Amino acid sequence: MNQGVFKKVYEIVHMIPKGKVMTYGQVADQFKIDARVVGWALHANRNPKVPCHRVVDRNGRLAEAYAFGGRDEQRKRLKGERVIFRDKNHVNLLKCLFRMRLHKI
DNA sequence: CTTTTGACTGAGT
DNA sequence: AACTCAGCCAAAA
Repeated sequence: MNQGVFKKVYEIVHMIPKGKVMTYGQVADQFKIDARVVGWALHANRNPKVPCHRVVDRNGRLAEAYAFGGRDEQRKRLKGERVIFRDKNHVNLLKCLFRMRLHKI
């Protein structure tokens, strides 16, 4: 029944729509786990079909240690999805934050 | 087998 | 306002 937490994180991240982002805390809250675990999961993730570039910190800041070419690659992908940027490294959470309805679908 | 180490966040000092 | 601390999973060495 209970799979690894990392796997669940990947599933949540995978359902973030194009042009939207979620924070680590939000994803973590879906499972009542720590935000750090989300970060660990994404760091460990090497699966290209998981849109990990759509996960940012609570300030909208991009990950410094983004695993696929750094935050520059992350920013590039987000811009390609029409995500609004506040600064070079911060997305506009008010416009692009994805609010998930419930724990599971 | 044990230890280390990472993409975070909110509360307390 | 800046800093510390606690929370807690999985893979690699």
